Amino acid sequence: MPTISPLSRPSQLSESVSNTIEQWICDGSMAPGVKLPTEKALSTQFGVSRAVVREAISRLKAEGYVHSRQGAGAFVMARPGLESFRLAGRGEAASDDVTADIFELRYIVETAAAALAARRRTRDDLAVMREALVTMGARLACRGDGTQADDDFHIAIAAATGNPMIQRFARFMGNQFYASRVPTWNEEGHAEGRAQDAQDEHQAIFDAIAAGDPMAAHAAARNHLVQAAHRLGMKTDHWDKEIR
Amino acid sequence: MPTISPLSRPSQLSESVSNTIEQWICDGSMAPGVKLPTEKALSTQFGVSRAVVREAISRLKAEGYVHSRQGAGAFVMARPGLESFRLAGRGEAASDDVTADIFELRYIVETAAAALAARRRTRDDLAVMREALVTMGARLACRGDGTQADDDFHIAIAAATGNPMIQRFARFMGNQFYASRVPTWNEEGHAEGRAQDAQDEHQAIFDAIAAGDPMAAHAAARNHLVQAAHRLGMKTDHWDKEIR
DNA sequence: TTATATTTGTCCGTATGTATA
DNA sequence: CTATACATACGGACAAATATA
Repeated sequence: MPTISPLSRPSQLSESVSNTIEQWICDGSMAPGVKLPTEKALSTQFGVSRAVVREAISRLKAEGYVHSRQGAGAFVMARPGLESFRLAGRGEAASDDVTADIFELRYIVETAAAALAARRRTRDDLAVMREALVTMGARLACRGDGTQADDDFHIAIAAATGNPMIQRFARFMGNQFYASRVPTWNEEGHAEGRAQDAQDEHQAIFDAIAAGDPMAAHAAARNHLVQAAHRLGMKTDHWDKEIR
Repeated sequence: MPTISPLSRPSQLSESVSNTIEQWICDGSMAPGVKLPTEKALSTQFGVSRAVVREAISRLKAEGYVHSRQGAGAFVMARPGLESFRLAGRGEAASDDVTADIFELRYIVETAAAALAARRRTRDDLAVMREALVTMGARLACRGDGTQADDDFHIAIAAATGNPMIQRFARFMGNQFYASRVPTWNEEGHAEGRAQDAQDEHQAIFDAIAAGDPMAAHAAARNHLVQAAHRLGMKTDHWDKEIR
Protein backbone atom coordinates (compact mmCIF):
# COMPACT_ATOMS: atom_id res chain seq x y z
CA MET A 1 0.00 0.00 0.00
CA PRO A 2 1.29 3.51 -0.80
CA THR A 3 2.40 5.87 1.88
CA ILE A 4 -0.05 8.38 3.22
CA SER A 5 0.67 12.06 2.99
CA PRO A 6 -0.85 14.21 5.71
CA LEU A 7 -3.78 16.32 4.56
CA SER A 8 -3.49 20.09 4.49
CA ARG A 9 -6.85 21.50 5.51
CA PRO A 10 -8.95 21.46 2.34
CA SER A 11 -12.45 22.75 1.87
CA GLN A 12 -13.83 19.25 1.77
CA LEU A 13 -12.18 16.49 3.69
CA SER A 14 -13.89 13.74 1.73
CA GLU A 15 -12.74 15.41 -1.50
CA SER A 16 -9.12 15.22 -0.43
CA VAL A 17 -9.43 11.62 0.63
CA SER A 18 -11.10 10.55 -2.60
CA ASN A 19 -8.61 12.50 -4.71
CA THR A 20 -5.72 10.85 -2.91
CA ILE A 21 -7.13 7.36 -3.39
CA GLU A 22 -7.99 8.17 -7.01
CA GLN A 23 -4.36 9.15 -7.46
CA TRP A 24 -3.21 5.84 -6.02
CA ILE A 25 -5.36 4.04 -8.53
CA CYS A 26 -4.38 6.15 -11.53
CA ASP A 27 -0.64 5.99 -10.94
CA GLY A 28 -0.78 2.25 -10.44
CA SER A 29 -0.05 2.22 -6.73
CA MET A 30 -3.26 0.25 -6.34
CA ALA A 31 -3.76 -2.16 -9.20
CA PRO A 32 -7.18 -3.32 -10.39
CA GLY A 33 -8.67 -6.00 -8.22
CA VAL A 34 -6.74 -5.23 -5.07
CA LYS A 35 -8.61 -4.55 -1.90
CA LEU A 36 -8.56 -1.10 -0.40
CA PRO A 37 -7.66 -0.70 3.25
CA THR A 38 -10.66 -1.00 5.50
CA GLU A 39 -12.69 2.09 6.23
CA LYS A 40 -11.46 2.00 9.79
CA ALA A 41 -7.85 1.79 8.68
CA LEU A 42 -8.28 4.65 6.20
CA SER A 43 -10.01 6.81 8.77
CA THR A 44 -7.19 6.41 11.26
CA GLN A 45 -4.46 6.82 8.66
CA PHE A 46 -6.02 9.96 7.16
CA GLY A 47 -6.97 11.23 10.57
CA VAL A 48 -10.62 11.67 9.68
CA SER A 49 -13.82 10.03 10.76
CA ARG A 50 -15.22 6.95 9.12
CA ALA A 51 -18.12 8.94 7.69
CA VAL A 52 -15.69 11.06 5.70
CA VAL A 53 -13.99 7.95 4.34
CA ARG A 54 -17.37 6.53 3.40
CA GLU A 55 -18.29 9.66 1.46
CA ALA A 56 -14.97 9.57 -0.33
CA ILE A 57 -15.46 5.94 -1.30
CA SER A 58 -19.02 6.77 -2.30
CA ARG A 59 -17.66 9.24 -4.82
CA LEU A 60 -15.12 6.76 -6.12
CA LYS A 61 -17.92 4.24 -6.58
CA ALA A 62 -19.97 6.79 -8.49
CA GLU A 63 -16.98 7.51 -10.73
CA GLY A 64 -16.46 3.82 -11.40
CA TYR A 65 -13.08 3.52 -9.69
CA VAL A 66 -14.02 1.06 -6.98
CA HIS A 67 -16.88 -1.16 -5.96
CA SER A 68 -17.61 -2.49 -2.52
CA ARG A 69 -19.30 -5.56 -1.13
CA GLN A 70 -20.70 -5.65 2.34
CA GLY A 71 -18.63 -7.80 4.59
CA ALA A 72 -15.82 -8.12 2.10
CA GLY A 73 -14.40 -4.68 1.46
CA ALA A 74 -13.83 -2.20 -1.34
CA PHE A 75 -11.91 -3.23 -4.45
CA VAL A 76 -10.36 -1.37 -7.36
CA MET A 77 -12.40 -2.03 -10.49
CA ALA A 78 -10.97 -3.83 -13.51
CA ARG A 79 -10.73 -0.73 -15.70
CA PRO A 80 -11.09 2.10 -13.21
CA GLY A 81 -12.65 5.38 -14.22
CA LEU A 82 -13.84 4.20 -17.60
CA GLU A 83 -17.53 3.96 -16.73
CA SER A 84 -18.04 7.58 -17.61
CA PHE A 85 -16.31 10.06 -19.89
CA ARG A 86 -15.51 13.53 -18.62
CA LEU A 87 -13.66 16.19 -20.49
CA ALA A 88 -12.29 18.62 -17.94
CA GLY A 89 -11.36 17.99 -14.40
CA ARG A 90 -14.04 19.08 -11.99
CA GLY A 91 -14.41 22.80 -11.79
CA GLU A 92 -11.14 24.15 -13.07
CA ALA A 93 -11.30 26.11 -16.29
CA ALA A 94 -9.78 24.48 -19.35
CA SER A 95 -6.81 25.98 -21.11
CA ASP A 96 -6.99 27.11 -24.72
CA ASP A 97 -5.26 24.01 -25.95
CA VAL A 98 -7.63 21.76 -24.07
CA THR A 99 -10.58 23.73 -25.38
CA ALA A 100 -9.32 23.28 -28.92
CA ASP A 101 -8.95 19.56 -28.37
CA ILE A 102 -12.48 19.29 -27.04
CA PHE A 103 -13.74 21.33 -29.96
CA GLU A 104 -12.10 18.98 -32.41
CA LEU A 105 -13.88 16.03 -30.84
CA ARG A 106 -17.13 17.96 -31.10
CA TYR A 107 -16.30 18.74 -34.71
CA ILE A 108 -15.83 15.08 -35.55
CA VAL A 109 -19.10 13.96 -34.04
CA GLU A 110 -21.31 16.83 -35.12
CA THR A 111 -20.22 16.85 -38.75
CA ALA A 112 -20.81 13.12 -38.93
CA ALA A 113 -24.14 13.60 -37.20
CA ALA A 114 -25.22 16.17 -39.75
CA ALA A 115 -24.42 13.77 -42.57
CA LEU A 116 -26.34 10.95 -40.89
CA ALA A 117 -29.24 13.27 -40.14
CA ALA A 118 -29.51 14.13 -43.82
CA ARG A 119 -30.15 10.46 -44.54
CA ARG A 120 -32.34 9.47 -41.64
CA ARG A 121 -34.27 12.59 -40.58
CA THR A 122 -38.02 12.23 -40.24
CA ARG A 123 -40.55 15.00 -40.73
CA ASP A 124 -40.80 15.29 -36.96
CA ASP A 125 -37.04 15.76 -36.74
CA LEU A 126 -37.20 18.54 -39.30
CA ALA A 127 -40.05 20.18 -37.39
CA VAL A 128 -37.99 20.27 -34.20
CA MET A 129 -35.02 21.70 -36.05
CA ARG A 130 -37.20 24.28 -37.76
CA GLU A 131 -38.67 25.34 -34.45
CA ALA A 132 -35.23 25.98 -32.99
CA LEU A 133 -34.33 27.87 -36.13
CA VAL A 134 -37.44 30.04 -35.90
CA THR A 135 -36.76 30.75 -32.25
CA MET A 136 -33.23 31.80 -33.08
CA GLY A 137 -34.62 34.03 -35.81
CA ALA A 138 -36.90 35.71 -33.32
CA ARG A 139 -34.04 36.25 -30.87
CA LEU A 140 -32.04 37.66 -33.75
CA ALA A 141 -34.80 40.14 -34.61
CA CYS A 142 -35.09 41.45 -31.06
CA ARG A 143 -31.35 41.22 -30.42
CA GLY A 144 -32.05 38.79 -27.61
CA ASP A 145 -30.30 35.74 -26.23
CA GLY A 146 -30.45 32.77 -28.56
CA THR A 147 -27.96 30.50 -26.82
CA GLN A 148 -30.64 28.09 -25.67
CA ALA A 149 -32.18 27.80 -29.14
CA ASP A 150 -28.67 27.46 -30.57
CA ASP A 151 -28.04 24.55 -28.24
CA ASP A 152 -31.44 23.06 -29.09
CA PHE A 153 -30.70 23.23 -32.80
CA HIS A 154 -27.48 21.31 -32.51
CA ILE A 155 -29.12 18.70 -30.31
CA ALA A 156 -31.99 18.42 -32.79
CA ILE A 157 -29.52 17.57 -35.53
CA ALA A 158 -28.01 14.85 -33.38
CA ALA A 159 -31.48 13.57 -32.55
CA ALA A 160 -32.28 13.37 -36.26
CA THR A 161 -29.61 10.69 -36.64
CA GLY A 162 -32.04 8.39 -34.86
CA ASN A 163 -29.18 7.38 -32.57
CA PRO A 164 -29.90 8.37 -28.97
CA MET A 165 -26.25 7.93 -28.04
CA ILE A 166 -25.21 10.55 -30.57
CA GLN A 167 -27.91 12.82 -29.23
CA ARG A 168 -26.75 12.37 -25.66
CA PHE A 169 -23.18 13.00 -26.71
CA ALA A 170 -24.16 16.18 -28.52
CA ARG A 171 -26.05 17.31 -25.44
CA PHE A 172 -22.98 16.56 -23.37
CA MET A 173 -20.64 18.42 -25.71
CA GLY A 174 -23.06 21.32 -26.00
CA ASN A 175 -22.92 21.74 -22.26
CA GLN A 176 -19.16 22.10 -22.41
CA PHE A 177 -19.48 24.97 -24.88
CA TYR A 178 -22.60 26.54 -23.47
CA ALA A 179 -20.73 29.50 -22.03
CA SER A 180 -18.75 29.88 -25.24
CA ARG A 181 -21.87 30.72 -27.24
CA VAL A 182 -22.40 33.89 -25.25
CA PRO A 183 -20.08 36.11 -27.35
CA THR A 184 -22.19 35.22 -30.36
CA TRP A 185 -25.49 36.22 -28.82
CA ASN A 186 -24.65 39.12 -26.53
CA GLU A 187 -25.06 42.76 -27.60
CA GLU A 188 -21.63 42.92 -29.14
CA GLY A 189 -22.31 39.71 -31.05
CA HIS A 190 -25.49 41.20 -32.48
CA ALA A 191 -23.78 44.47 -33.31
CA GLU A 192 -20.89 42.83 -35.13
CA GLY A 193 -23.11 40.43 -37.01
CA ARG A 194 -21.91 37.25 -35.36
CA ALA A 195 -25.43 36.18 -34.44
CA GLN A 196 -26.59 36.75 -38.02
CA ASP A 197 -23.65 34.79 -39.38
CA ALA A 198 -24.38 31.88 -37.07
CA GLN A 199 -28.01 31.93 -38.12
CA ASP A 200 -27.10 31.83 -41.80
CA GLU A 201 -24.81 28.89 -41.18
CA HIS A 202 -27.54 27.10 -39.26
CA GLN A 203 -29.94 27.68 -42.13
CA ALA A 204 -27.48 26.12 -44.56
CA ILE A 205 -27.18 23.01 -42.39
CA PHE A 206 -30.93 22.75 -42.10
CA ASP A 207 -31.44 23.11 -45.85
CA ALA A 208 -28.95 20.36 -46.60
CA ILE A 209 -30.49 18.00 -44.07
CA ALA A 210 -34.00 18.79 -45.31
CA ALA A 211 -32.83 18.15 -48.86
CA GLY A 212 -31.43 14.80 -47.77
CA ASP A 213 -27.94 15.65 -49.00
CA PRO A 214 -25.36 14.13 -46.61
CA MET A 215 -22.33 15.63 -48.33
CA ALA A 216 -23.79 19.12 -48.25
CA ALA A 217 -24.90 18.67 -44.65
CA HIS A 218 -21.42 17.56 -43.68
CA ALA A 219 -19.88 20.52 -45.46
CA ALA A 220 -22.35 22.98 -43.96
CA ALA A 221 -21.78 21.65 -40.46
CA ARG A 222 -18.05 21.77 -41.08
CA ASN A 223 -18.25 25.38 -42.16
CA HIS A 224 -20.39 26.34 -39.18
CA LEU A 225 -18.05 24.75 -36.68
CA VAL A 226 -14.97 26.28 -38.29
CA GLN A 227 -16.60 29.70 -38.20
CA ALA A 228 -17.74 29.11 -34.62
CA ALA A 229 -14.17 28.28 -33.71
CA HIS A 230 -13.08 31.55 -35.30
CA ARG A 231 -15.72 33.44 -33.33
CA LEU A 232 -14.19 31.93 -30.20
CA GLY A 233 -10.78 33.15 -31.26
CA MET A 234 -9.50 29.65 -31.90
CA LYS A 235 -7.01 28.90 -34.61
CA THR A 236 -8.18 26.35 -37.14
CA ASP A 237 -5.41 26.69 -39.68
CA HIS A 238 -4.40 23.10 -39.27
CA TRP A 239 -8.02 22.03 -39.67
CA ASP A 240 -8.41 23.81 -42.97
CA LYS A 241 -5.66 21.69 -44.37
CA GLU A 242 -5.97 18.56 -42.35
CA ILE A 243 -9.61 17.79 -41.88
CA ARG A 244 -11.29 16.90 -45.09
CA MET B 1 -41.70 19.10 -4.42
CA PRO B 2 -42.68 15.72 -5.82
CA THR B 3 -44.39 13.12 -3.76
CA ILE B 4 -42.29 10.44 -2.13
CA SER B 5 -42.84 6.80 -2.91
CA PRO B 6 -41.99 4.38 -0.13
CA LEU B 7 -38.85 2.40 -0.69
CA SER B 8 -39.03 -1.33 -1.25
CA ARG B 9 -35.97 -2.87 0.38
CA PRO B 10 -33.19 -2.49 -2.19
CA SER B 11 -29.67 -3.72 -1.89
CA GLN B 12 -28.38 -0.24 -1.21
CA LEU B 13 -30.53 2.34 0.51
CA SER B 14 -28.40 5.25 -0.67
CA GLU B 15 -28.67 3.93 -4.22
CA SER B 16 -32.44 4.05 -4.10
CA VAL B 17 -32.47 7.51 -2.61
CA SER B 18 -30.06 8.93 -5.18
CA ASN B 19 -31.90 7.22 -8.04
CA THR B 20 -35.19 8.68 -6.86
CA ILE B 21 -33.80 12.19 -6.58
CA GLU B 22 -32.04 11.80 -9.93
CA GLN B 23 -35.42 10.89 -11.39
CA TRP B 24 -36.97 14.00 -9.92
CA ILE B 25 -34.30 16.09 -11.60
CA CYS B 26 -34.45 14.33 -14.96
CA ASP B 27 -38.23 14.45 -15.32
CA GLY B 28 -38.32 18.10 -14.38
CA SER B 29 -39.95 17.69 -10.99
CA MET B 30 -37.00 19.59 -9.60
CA ALA B 31 -35.86 22.34 -11.93
CA PRO B 32 -32.28 23.59 -12.10
CA GLY B 33 -31.42 26.03 -9.34
CA VAL B 34 -34.07 24.92 -6.89
CA LYS B 35 -33.02 23.86 -3.44
CA LEU B 36 -33.35 20.26 -2.40
CA PRO B 37 -35.11 19.46 0.85
CA THR B 38 -32.76 19.47 3.80
CA GLU B 39 -30.93 16.32 4.68
CA LYS B 40 -33.04 15.99 7.77
CA ALA B 41 -36.25 16.36 5.80
CA LEU B 42 -35.15 13.82 3.21
CA SER B 43 -34.08 11.37 5.87
CA THR B 44 -37.45 11.50 7.60
CA GLN B 45 -39.42 11.40 4.36
CA PHE B 46 -37.47 8.45 2.97
CA GLY B 47 -37.38 6.81 6.35
CA VAL B 48 -33.61 6.48 6.38
CA SER B 49 -30.82 8.01 8.39
CA ARG B 50 -29.04 11.19 7.48
CA ALA B 51 -25.90 9.24 6.69
CA VAL B 52 -27.73 7.45 3.90
CA VAL B 53 -29.06 10.72 2.54
CA ARG B 54 -25.59 12.20 2.67
CA GLU B 55 -24.14 9.32 0.67
CA ALA B 56 -26.91 9.62 -1.87
CA ILE B 57 -26.29 13.34 -2.28
CA SER B 58 -22.57 12.62 -2.43
CA ARG B 59 -23.18 10.45 -5.46
CA LEU B 60 -25.40 13.08 -7.08
CA LYS B 61 -22.63 15.62 -6.57
CA ALA B 62 -20.11 13.29 -8.15
CA GLU B 63 -22.42 12.81 -11.15
CA GLY B 64 -22.87 16.56 -11.54
CA TYR B 65 -26.57 16.69 -10.71
CA VAL B 66 -26.38 18.83 -7.59
CA HIS B 67 -23.94 20.93 -5.65
CA SER B 68 -24.12 21.83 -2.00
CA ARG B 69 -22.91 24.71 0.10
CA GLN B 70 -22.43 24.40 3.80
CA GLY B 71 -25.01 26.39 5.66
CA ALA B 72 -27.14 26.97 2.59
CA GLY B 73 -28.27 23.62 1.24
CA ALA B 74 -28.06 21.44 -1.84
CA PHE B 75 -29.16 22.83 -5.20
CA VAL B 76 -29.89 21.31 -8.59
CA MET B 77 -27.15 22.30 -11.02
CA ALA B 78 -27.85 24.43 -14.09
CA ARG B 79 -27.45 21.59 -16.59
CA PRO B 80 -27.70 18.51 -14.41
CA GLY B 81 -25.90 15.33 -15.36
CA LEU B 82 -23.93 16.88 -18.19
CA GLU B 83 -20.58 16.96 -16.44
CA SER B 84 -19.85 13.44 -17.53
CA PHE B 85 -20.97 11.24 -20.39
CA ARG B 86 -22.00 7.68 -19.72
CA LEU B 87 -23.35 5.25 -22.23
CA ALA B 88 -25.25 2.56 -20.41
CA GLY B 89 -27.08 2.87 -17.17
CA ARG B 90 -25.07 1.52 -14.28
CA GLY B 91 -24.75 -2.22 -14.36
CA GLU B 92 -27.60 -3.37 -16.51
CA ALA B 93 -26.64 -5.02 -19.78
CA ALA B 94 -27.34 -3.05 -22.93
CA SER B 95 -29.80 -4.31 -25.52
CA ASP B 96 -28.71 -5.09 -29.06
CA ASP B 97 -30.13 -1.82 -30.34
CA VAL B 98 -28.31 0.17 -27.72
CA THR B 99 -25.09 -1.70 -28.47
CA ALA B 100 -25.46 -0.87 -32.15
CA ASP B 101 -26.00 2.79 -31.31
CA ILE B 102 -22.90 2.85 -29.15
CA PHE B 103 -20.94 1.11 -31.86
CA GLU B 104 -21.99 3.71 -34.39
CA LEU B 105 -20.66 6.47 -32.15
CA ARG B 106 -17.42 4.54 -31.81
CA TYR B 107 -17.35 4.14 -35.58
CA ILE B 108 -17.64 7.86 -36.13
CA VAL B 109 -14.85 8.80 -33.77
CA GLU B 110 -12.42 6.02 -34.57
CA THR B 111 -12.60 6.38 -38.34
CA ALA B 112 -12.03 10.10 -38.00
CA ALA B 113 -9.21 9.41 -35.56
CA ALA B 114 -7.52 7.09 -38.04
CA ALA B 115 -7.64 9.78 -40.71
CA LEU B 116 -6.22 12.38 -38.34
CA ALA B 117 -3.55 9.96 -37.16
CA ALA B 118 -2.39 9.47 -40.73
CA ARG B 119 -1.67 13.20 -40.89
CA ARG B 120 -0.24 13.85 -37.48
CA ARG B 121 1.43 10.64 -36.30
CA THR B 122 4.98 10.89 -35.04
CA ARG B 123 7.58 8.16 -35.17
CA ASP B 124 6.91 7.48 -31.50
CA ASP B 125 3.23 7.05 -32.25
CA LEU B 126 4.04 4.54 -34.95
CA ALA B 127 6.34 2.68 -32.60
CA VAL B 128 3.58 2.29 -30.02
CA MET B 129 1.16 1.09 -32.66
CA ARG B 130 3.72 -1.34 -34.05
CA GLU B 131 4.37 -2.74 -30.60
CA ALA B 132 0.68 -3.48 -30.09
CA LEU B 133 0.57 -5.03 -33.53
CA VAL B 134 3.56 -7.25 -32.76
CA THR B 135 2.03 -8.33 -29.47
CA MET B 136 -1.19 -9.24 -31.25
CA GLY B 137 0.84 -11.22 -33.77
CA ALA B 138 2.48 -13.15 -30.96
CA ARG B 139 -0.88 -13.89 -29.36
CA LEU B 140 -2.11 -14.99 -32.75
CA ALA B 141 0.80 -17.39 -33.16
CA CYS B 142 0.25 -19.07 -29.80
CA ARG B 143 -3.55 -18.86 -30.04
CA GLY B 144 -3.57 -16.72 -26.93
CA ASP B 145 -5.65 -13.81 -25.72
CA GLY B 146 -4.98 -10.60 -27.64
CA THR B 147 -7.82 -8.48 -26.32
CA GLN B 148 -5.51 -6.24 -24.33
CA ALA B 149 -3.19 -5.64 -27.28
CA ASP B 150 -6.25 -5.12 -29.47
CA ASP B 151 -7.45 -2.44 -27.09
CA ASP B 152 -3.98 -0.92 -26.94
CA PHE B 153 -3.78 -0.70 -30.72
CA HIS B 154 -7.01 1.23 -31.02
CA ILE B 155 -5.97 3.56 -28.24
CA ALA B 156 -2.58 4.06 -29.90
CA ILE B 157 -4.35 5.21 -33.07
CA ALA B 158 -6.35 7.72 -31.08
CA ALA B 159 -3.20 8.86 -29.32
CA ALA B 160 -1.53 9.43 -32.69
CA THR B 161 -4.06 12.18 -33.44
CA GLY B 162 -2.17 14.26 -30.90
CA ASN B 163 -5.49 15.06 -29.28
CA PRO B 164 -5.65 13.69 -25.72
CA MET B 165 -9.44 14.08 -25.68
CA ILE B 166 -9.80 11.74 -28.62
CA GLN B 167 -7.46 9.33 -26.90
CA ARG B 168 -9.46 9.41 -23.71
CA PHE B 169 -12.67 8.95 -25.63
CA ALA B 170 -11.22 5.95 -27.45
CA ARG B 171 -10.12 4.49 -24.15
CA PHE B 172 -13.60 5.07 -22.80
CA MET B 173 -15.29 3.48 -25.79
CA GLY B 174 -12.83 0.59 -25.79
CA ASN B 175 -13.88 -0.20 -22.25
CA GLN B 176 -17.49 -0.48 -23.35
CA PHE B 177 -16.57 -3.08 -25.94
CA TYR B 178 -13.86 -4.84 -24.00
CA ALA B 179 -15.98 -7.90 -23.34
CA SER B 180 -17.16 -7.92 -26.95
CA ARG B 181 -13.63 -8.59 -28.20
CA VAL B 182 -13.55 -11.96 -26.50
CA PRO B 183 -15.29 -13.93 -29.31
CA THR B 184 -12.52 -12.75 -31.62
CA TRP B 185 -9.67 -13.95 -29.42
CA ASN B 186 -11.01 -17.08 -27.70
CA GLU B 187 -10.33 -20.58 -29.02
CA GLU B 188 -13.29 -20.53 -31.33
CA GLY B 189 -12.20 -17.17 -32.69
CA HIS B 190 -8.75 -18.53 -33.46
CA ALA B 191 -10.17 -21.69 -35.01
CA GLU B 192 -12.55 -19.84 -37.27
CA GLY B 193 -9.97 -17.30 -38.33
CA ARG B 194 -11.56 -14.28 -36.70
CA ALA B 195 -8.38 -13.35 -34.88
CA GLN B 196 -6.38 -13.57 -38.07
CA ASP B 197 -8.94 -11.45 -39.91
CA ALA B 198 -8.81 -8.79 -37.22
CA GLN B 199 -5.03 -8.79 -37.36
CA ASP B 200 -5.03 -8.32 -41.13
CA GLU B 201 -7.43 -5.41 -40.78
CA HIS B 202 -5.26 -3.86 -38.10
CA GLN B 203 -2.23 -4.18 -40.35
CA ALA B 204 -4.06 -2.35 -43.13
CA ILE B 205 -4.90 0.51 -40.80
CA PHE B 206 -1.31 0.71 -39.59
CA ASP B 207 0.08 0.71 -43.13
CA ALA B 208 -2.20 3.55 -44.16
CA ILE B 209 -1.34 5.64 -41.12
CA ALA B 210 2.37 4.92 -41.55
CA ALA B 211 2.09 5.95 -45.19
CA GLY B 212 0.42 9.19 -44.15
CA ASP B 213 -2.66 8.52 -46.25
CA PRO B 214 -5.74 9.81 -44.42
CA MET B 215 -8.25 8.53 -46.94
CA ALA B 216 -6.81 5.04 -46.88
CA ALA B 217 -6.60 5.10 -43.09
CA HIS B 218 -10.22 6.16 -42.89
CA ALA B 219 -11.27 3.42 -45.27
CA ALA B 220 -9.21 0.77 -43.48
CA ALA B 221 -10.61 1.76 -40.11
CA ARG B 222 -14.09 1.75 -41.61
CA ASN B 223 -13.58 -1.74 -42.98
CA HIS B 224 -12.22 -3.02 -39.68
CA LEU B 225 -15.13 -1.66 -37.67
CA VAL B 226 -17.70 -2.99 -40.12
CA GLN B 227 -16.08 -6.42 -39.97
CA ALA B 228 -15.86 -6.20 -36.19
CA ALA B 229 -19.56 -5.44 -36.10
CA HIS B 230 -20.19 -8.51 -38.21
CA ARG B 231 -18.09 -10.61 -35.86
CA LEU B 232 -20.35 -9.41 -33.07
CA GLY B 233 -23.38 -10.46 -35.04
CA MET B 234 -24.52 -6.90 -35.61
CA LYS B 235 -26.30 -5.84 -38.76
CA THR B 236 -24.59 -3.09 -40.67
CA ASP B 237 -26.65 -3.14 -43.83
CA HIS B 238 -27.73 0.43 -43.33
CA TRP B 239 -24.14 1.46 -42.72
CA ASP B 240 -22.95 0.00 -45.99
CA LYS B 241 -25.27 2.31 -47.81
CA GLU B 242 -25.48 5.22 -45.48
CA ILE B 243 -22.07 5.87 -44.06
CA ARG B 244 -19.70 6.92 -46.67
C1' DT C 1 -21.15 -27.64 8.39
C1' DT C 2 -20.57 -24.63 12.20
C1' DA C 3 -18.68 -20.97 14.64
C1' DT C 4 -16.17 -16.70 14.94
C1' DA C 5 -13.96 -12.58 13.52
C1' DT C 6 -13.90 -9.00 10.02
C1' DT C 7 -15.98 -5.49 7.18
C1' DT C 8 -19.44 -2.78 5.21
C1' DG C 9 -24.16 -0.80 5.85
C1' DT C 10 -27.01 1.79 8.79
C1' DC C 11 -28.48 4.58 12.71
C1' DC C 12 -28.17 7.96 16.54
C1' DG C 13 -26.41 11.92 19.07
C1' DT C 14 -23.51 15.90 19.23
C1' DA C 15 -20.47 19.70 17.99
C1' DT C 16 -18.82 23.23 14.64
C1' DG C 17 -18.47 26.38 10.76
C1' DT C 18 -21.25 28.81 7.42
C1' DA C 19 -25.12 31.17 5.27
C1' DT C 20 -29.24 33.73 5.68
C1' DA C 21 -33.13 36.41 7.68
C1' DC D 1 -25.47 42.04 15.43
C1' DT D 2 -28.19 38.23 16.76
C1' DA D 3 -30.54 34.19 16.00
C1' DT D 4 -31.87 30.42 13.23
C1' DA D 5 -31.19 26.93 9.76
C1' DC D 6 -28.11 24.00 7.51
C1' DA D 7 -24.25 21.26 5.84
C1' DT D 8 -20.02 19.31 7.57
C1' DA D 9 -17.67 16.44 10.68
C1' DC D 10 -16.98 13.46 14.76
C1' DG D 11 -17.77 9.26 17.81
C1' DG D 12 -20.10 5.29 19.19
C1' DA D 13 -23.17 1.57 18.33
C1' DC D 14 -25.71 -2.33 16.12
C1' DA D 15 -27.12 -5.16 12.06
C1' DA D 16 -26.06 -7.73 7.97
C1' DA D 17 -23.05 -9.81 4.80
C1' DT D 18 -18.74 -11.95 4.12
C1' DA D 19 -14.54 -14.46 4.93
C1' DT D 20 -12.01 -17.72 7.53
C1' DA D 21 -10.82 -21.31 10.70
